[in-house]
Order: sequence, then structure tokens, then C-alpha cells
Amino acid sequence: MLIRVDPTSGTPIFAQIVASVHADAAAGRLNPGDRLPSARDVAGALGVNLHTVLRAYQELRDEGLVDMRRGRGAVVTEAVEPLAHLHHDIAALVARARTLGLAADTLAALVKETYR
Amino acid sequence: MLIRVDPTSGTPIFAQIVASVHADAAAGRLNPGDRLPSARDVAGALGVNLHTVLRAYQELRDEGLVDMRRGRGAVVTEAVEPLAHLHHDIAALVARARTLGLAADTLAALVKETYR
DNA sequence: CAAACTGTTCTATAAATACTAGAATAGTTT
DNA sequence: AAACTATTCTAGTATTTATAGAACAGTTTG
Repeated sequence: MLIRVDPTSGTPIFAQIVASVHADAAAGRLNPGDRLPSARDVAGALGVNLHTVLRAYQELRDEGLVDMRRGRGAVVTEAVEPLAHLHHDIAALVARARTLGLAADTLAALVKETYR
Repeated sequence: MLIRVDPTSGTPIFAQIVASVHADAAAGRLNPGDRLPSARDVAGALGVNLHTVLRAYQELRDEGLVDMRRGRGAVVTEAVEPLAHLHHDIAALVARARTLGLAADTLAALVKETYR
């Protein structure tokens, strides 16, 4: 599995790693039982610090998306399935927002606010 | 119009102000021509600094949602209409995400990622 | 068993961001 | 003219982000 990051993005690196895993889960490229690459491998491949990757992984654990243990790594849980189920709906919403000229941040903020 | 903010939220205050305006616009409580309360008033009411409010307003201007001029304040533009149009779709998506047990941050991040 | 791998925890530091504070400026409205 | 508005400037503090290295403690593999 491939994790991409843009250092000039403005959004924190750890958040981009989280978002990258979210995207893979939503697209069905990540299934329960799959193992994320080790934090050290990701840090090496991306040229970022181990702690930065671990912070992202810990957030994924807090969300319940992965199960983490020493020696075994980060294993994807069944909590990814809802993400895959929503994928289609999200894509439709994004497509419509795009035709309306809405910025990504604006829509994301709107979704977050609506949740409250 | 009412702007709410939670200092313990973790998300920056200026971002919460932006999100609050987004929400009002999406709910149709904000129409083209309406004037946002002056930055000084908002700062006073929320107990935050003037600059913090202005930063939020400037972001709204960058998004094209308001037109700002000295002496006149921040006036809502026609760019709020797409937000109102999406309101129903967003509410439906959020409702479904909620039944699936998805966290607000997770869904928002997913939407943002899908935009790319 | 032993080696290699995994996340966990700890201390430390540097850089960037967020927030506050005060003051002066320059437009607009009343 | 007075009261209002955003704009711009400098400045300081607190928080967040990212880096660095080391030691630790489980798990898996040979």
C-alpha cells in the first residue's frame, strides 16, 4: 500500500497520512486484517520522522480503524467497512460541490459543522 | 446572527468562526446582501481578539463568500447560494455516516481527500 | 532460543502556527 | 464632523508540529 504526502500542503504531515489511509479504506483498497506498513518503513519512504508517522497511526487507532500492538504492527479493523459503504455517496456529493465551484476546505468544514 | 465558538475544541478559533458562517450560509440563514456583525463586535461578544476574528473574515473573503471594505463591513455575496443548495445533500450524508458510527473528523477528512 | 521486527515511552530541541495586544491608518456611513 | 468600519504594522506568548536519539517491551520468524 502506498502513502503519499505533500510537504508544501499546509496541512500537517500526520494529518495527510491519516487522510491517505482514509482514502484507501473508502476506496476499498484496505480490508479488515490488512496490515499497514510499519511506521519505520513509512517514515523512511516519505523522508519524515518516525514519531510523525506514529502520531498518524495513533489517530487511526483512536478512530478504531486499526488495532496496534508491539511487534505485530497496525492491523486494519472491521471499522473500515462503513468508509467503503459511504464512498459512493461522498463521491456524488463532491462532484456536485465541484460543479458549484465550492472549495474543498469549504465543503469539508461544512460537513464537519453539520455533524454537530 | 449568532457565532458560536468552543475554546476547548482543539480546532483553531478562527476556523470555528469560518465554520459557523459556513453553517449559517448552508442553512439559508445567510443571504446575499446580509452584513456580518463587525469584527470588533464579534471579538467582544466571544471574548477573543479582534485579529482572530479578522483572520476568519479574511478567509471568508478569500473564499468569495463575503465582500469586505473599510467602514462598510463584511457583506455576504451570491457565492453563499451553492452552500444552501448543498445543504440537503450534506445533511443526508452526515445522517448516514452517523448511523454507521463514523466520527465527524473522519468523514470530513474523507470528503476533503476525495476532492483531490 | 535467539534474532529481527514491531509499537511504546522518554527527553529534548527547533520551527511554524495561533492567539493576544496595542496603535495608527484610511475608508464609509450617519 | 463624528462614529463606525476594515487595514496594516509591530510585538510577544502559547500551542502545535516535526525532528532527533535512545531505551524499552512485546511479537514474529528463523
